[in-house]
Amino acid sequence: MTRPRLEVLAAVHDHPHADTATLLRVVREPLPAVSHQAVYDSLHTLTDAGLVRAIQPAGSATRYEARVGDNHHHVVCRGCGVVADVDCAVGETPCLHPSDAHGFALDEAEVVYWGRCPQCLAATTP
Amino acid sequence: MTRPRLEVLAAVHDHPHADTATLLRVVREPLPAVSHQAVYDSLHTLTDAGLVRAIQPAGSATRYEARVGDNHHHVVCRGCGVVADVDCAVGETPCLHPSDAHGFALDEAEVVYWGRCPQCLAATTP
DNA sequence: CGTCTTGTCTTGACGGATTCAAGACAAGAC
DNA sequence: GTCTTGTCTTGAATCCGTCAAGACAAGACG
Ligand SMILES: [Mn+2]
Ligand SMILES: [Mn+2]
Ligand SMILES: [Zn+2]
Ligand SMILES: [Zn+2]
Repeated sequence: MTRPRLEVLAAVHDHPHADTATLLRVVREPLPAVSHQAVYDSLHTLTDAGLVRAIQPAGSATRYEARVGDNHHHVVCRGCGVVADVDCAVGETPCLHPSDAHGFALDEAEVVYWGRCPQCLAATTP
Repeated sequence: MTRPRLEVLAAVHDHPHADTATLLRVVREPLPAVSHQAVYDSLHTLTDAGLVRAIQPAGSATRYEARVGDNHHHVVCRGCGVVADVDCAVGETPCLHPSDAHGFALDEAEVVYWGRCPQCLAATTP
């Protein structure tokens, strides 16, 4: 665990669902000389270690969060792209048994709810 | 409905879950001079018209399919990226009512099952 | 007809996000 | 004290998709 990794982990903790560019900016506050590659590497390492989780909604750059292992899902705004957490409505492993898995060995069911956030709703219907 | 659009639509019909590069190659068989931009434009037009659907699994380029309006989901292989259809196990609109939508107006619940396809399973455990 | 308008298509350059590749560096192993 | 290994920096490169400008074709309208 090196300095860049620790700062990246802290940044992800403090800014859930932030994209890489944002995290890079945040990490450079306490650690101005850090390279983008170090941040990318750290994010990959932390992801592989299971300390952070990557989410990649269509139309956004990769986002990261520190809330792992609790099988929660996300709502994404079609307008501004903001992401919020939603707990799984079904239970621990929602829908992890589809009708026909085609012989795949499944390890995750990813659920993304698409819609419009309150702000974007207000902006289009004033 | 112009020639490029028809060929793109046919290509999506014949190659479900193909990415844009593949579709471009397929369309150029009957229509060798078509430009990549025309294919991108056609795919967007067809998507907006609801004739095709775009899916963007993390780690893949955008893929298209002609099976629309039936609320089916996908299994994606972590090894080779292959995509297969799965019918919704829950019903018509699966999980469309999460525990807390944070005031979002939802219109779609997207479900992606992640795992390994039979081929990739066989390759790693010979 | 002849011209105008509109939308699609071609061409080529551009952009953002991520990865690749090479070397510098630092800390622990022996 | 030197070797080894892994991480970090730097800068170029790649991939996917978009932008922008002009060419072109077909229908509308006089
Ligand atoms: Mn989350
Ligand atoms: Mn499908
Ligand atoms: Zn919004
Ligand atoms: Zn596979």
